[in-house]
Amino acid sequence: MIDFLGDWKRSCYCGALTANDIGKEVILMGWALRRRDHGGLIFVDLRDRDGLAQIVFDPEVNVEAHRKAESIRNEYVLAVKGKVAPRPEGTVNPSLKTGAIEVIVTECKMLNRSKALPFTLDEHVEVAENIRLKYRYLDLRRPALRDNLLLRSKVTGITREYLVENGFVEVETPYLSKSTPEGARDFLVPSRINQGQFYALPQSPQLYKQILMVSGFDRYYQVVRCFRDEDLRADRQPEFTQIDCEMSFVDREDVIGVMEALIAKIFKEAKGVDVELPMSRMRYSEAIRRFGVDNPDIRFGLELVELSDIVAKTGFKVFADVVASGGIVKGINAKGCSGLSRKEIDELTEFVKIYGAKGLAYVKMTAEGWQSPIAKFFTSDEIKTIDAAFGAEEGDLLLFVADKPKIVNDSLGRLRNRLAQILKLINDDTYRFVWITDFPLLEWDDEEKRWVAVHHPFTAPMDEDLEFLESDPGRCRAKAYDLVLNGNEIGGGSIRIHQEKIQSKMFRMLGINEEDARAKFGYLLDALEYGTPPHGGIAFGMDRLIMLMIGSDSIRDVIAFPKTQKGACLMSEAPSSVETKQLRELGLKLTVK
RNA sequence: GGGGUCGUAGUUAAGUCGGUUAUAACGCCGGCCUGUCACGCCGGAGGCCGCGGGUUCGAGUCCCGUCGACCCCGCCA
Repeated sequence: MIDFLGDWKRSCYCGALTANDIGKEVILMGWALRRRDHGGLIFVDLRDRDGLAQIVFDPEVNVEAHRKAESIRNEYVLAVKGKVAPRPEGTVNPSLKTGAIEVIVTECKMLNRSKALPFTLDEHVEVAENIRLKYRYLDLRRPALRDNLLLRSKVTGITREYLVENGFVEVETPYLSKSTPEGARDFLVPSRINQGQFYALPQSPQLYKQILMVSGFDRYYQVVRCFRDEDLRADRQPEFTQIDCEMSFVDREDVIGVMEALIAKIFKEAKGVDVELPMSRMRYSEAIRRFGVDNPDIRFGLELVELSDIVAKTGFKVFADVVASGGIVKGINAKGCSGLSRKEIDELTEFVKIYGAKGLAYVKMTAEGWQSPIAKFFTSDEIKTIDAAFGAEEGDLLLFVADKPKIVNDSLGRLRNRLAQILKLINDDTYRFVWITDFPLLEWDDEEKRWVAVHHPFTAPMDEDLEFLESDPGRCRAKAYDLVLNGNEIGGGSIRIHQEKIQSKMFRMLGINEEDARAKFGYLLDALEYGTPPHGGIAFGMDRLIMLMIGSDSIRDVIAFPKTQKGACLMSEAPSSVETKQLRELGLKLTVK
């Protein structure tokens, strides 16, 4: 028998009950998490969005309700009327928020039944993710995932409140937009009305928000979905959400000032964490030199040591040759790791090979000095110099990579994070922010044989570097900035080019000829000629931000309905094939089955 | 495009050197139980060992292929 809701109104959420409610008559509605049937008394943990409350069916209170309770199974939907009572002495459950009280049921409506679940909602059991994804609606009932989405909602709420207070205007930009060649691969949407033509889903609202600055909105924001048709990772989904902002008549310091205060407010109000302002800063060049990467985790040391000059003139050919041919040699002092086994060091070697390193030289610092396969190639003076560079002491393990700069920095930068994990140097409750500034504007792409924008083609060069834009592009720095949290880039932005002449020059530098520039970005170039104010902005990757706030290492934990690594939704079974009729209407013909 | 890990009741796992009836816990079903809270006790049902092929007298176990999930490189801010 299924009961109707009738005129019952819920009086409060289950998790909201406290000792202050004792004696009150309440109506609760929710799901039966567990039933404990003692033959006489029946206990049910009733769960809703807010939490749990124990409800008690006593045959001496209401026989009919008790009989109904005998048929309750997991996840049945109930509405109960009853009285809040203190639990008898000795039966208080201190591990439960509502553990001091219970609701003695006087009347019960069974609003719906549930099939036996494909997996338990108990948090004690880890269930395979493909099953959780297929039954996402059940997985979302589990407190962990539910709380993640509640936190996410809180963060967007705080963000909107803060940005509106600070004069930002929320404007929605199109999802059906124009394909752009630079950057990530676009998701395409065929146009039925214009057969053979396609919209692109935006990788970001970049050009729209700049044009809103041309329009004079002064400050824009949007919590906006963005799309990139690239391969997925633990922290990458094909659609993701950005907190997207743009401001007029500002320089870098204005943007950073407003935005770091936003992040601090989010952490304070959503997580109770105080973030010290202003946040620390580091130039790109310094980040690469000390940490090998542009997203350094500054919660621990293990900094990279530059050794190229020292080893260039030594008898160790491998190192000397690398330096002679334009490469570099850097190292990490893994403090106190001289006890690592051969196997463990081999594993570290395999690890750096992932990032292109050919090998990992090592030195164990023992009481007798260097213990190392490469020790014989160095004089005792050279060893002293290298020890000094590392600050090496007995018990340390020195690790070296010699290769092209990019490979050395990349592999050692990643190895540094890995070592910190192994050595347990990372405190999960610490949040260390750092702004990375002074990025290079352009980077030479060896495969495409052209310069490519490090940030994007609309980023302004630094005023003092403008003169090098054509003569020495690699030397030109950008007015760009990234915010890095615990080694993860959570946002990035820049001051934009607001003069048409410089923007056109930029396109030329990127090897985009005038015709292409007109075809792809003509509307931006046109707009720039009608009184564009200096402007700049930033976008935060909201999914990744929330993920770091909850300490998860999967972005799927903060997205209600995420995709698998092959881009599938296991619940809805998207993507799927479509009717021939639909293809015909779009003027499309498939070449694959 | 490439490298790696995994796939056994509904779920989580075990399954030895290839050996005859594939285990356990939880869940499920039935019964009992008036203070439990991951309740307890008794009984029961439940399996195309991801799928396809091969080797073998014999395959959950070995080999090849394939599908799927996850992690990573490339790719991607």
